[in-house]
Amino acid sequence: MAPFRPVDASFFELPTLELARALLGMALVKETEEGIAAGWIVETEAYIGPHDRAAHSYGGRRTPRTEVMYGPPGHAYTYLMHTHCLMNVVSGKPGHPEAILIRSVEPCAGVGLMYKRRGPVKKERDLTSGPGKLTKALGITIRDYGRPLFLAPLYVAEGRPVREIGTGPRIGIDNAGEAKDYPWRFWEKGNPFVSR
DNA sequence: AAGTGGATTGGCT
DNA sequence: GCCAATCCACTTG
Repeated sequence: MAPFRPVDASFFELPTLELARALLGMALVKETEEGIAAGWIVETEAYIGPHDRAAHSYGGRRTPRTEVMYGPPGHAYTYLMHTHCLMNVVSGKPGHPEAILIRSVEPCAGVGLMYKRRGPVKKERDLTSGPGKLTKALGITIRDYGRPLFLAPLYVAEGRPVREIGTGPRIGIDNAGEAKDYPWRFWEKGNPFVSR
């Protein structure tokens, strides 16, 4: 039996702030030759188009890096941050460069593989409690750029219920002017894998 | 062609 | 708490 089945492409057609909440509790799955690894999404951040100073698409910036944000929703926007790869879910209608950063997940399959990829960690919590950590644990890389998230090998799948959702400002964008205070970060309250 | 600065992490003080 | 790691997109000349 297949433990995970990808969502339909239409799942991603929600408005970005709604999709950012809807993604909580869903499974993020990556299949590789090493095996399958997956986590329940427990923390997201929305980045909304040309008027969001914290977004890479701020001001309508359109470059090879941001190009995927201008396409249809439900594709992967991966990019490098210092020594790490971060992953977003493209959202919004074509022409609207919006995306949702996956900030943390709770391991739900392939935990052994995650330990192998992450190297020594003090606690299980350290496996996936941050945007750079979870991509390494799941084996998500810059080569996943542009991939549809409703088909193997990288996809969102039906998840489990979320009791209560917390809301607050996004992390690491202190230089984004007034946008730094927008309450566009969402997390599952009480979940220990939330980055902070 | 060279300089600047990150949507981060982990190790050390 | 501070800071190096390490790379590349983007800006400026």
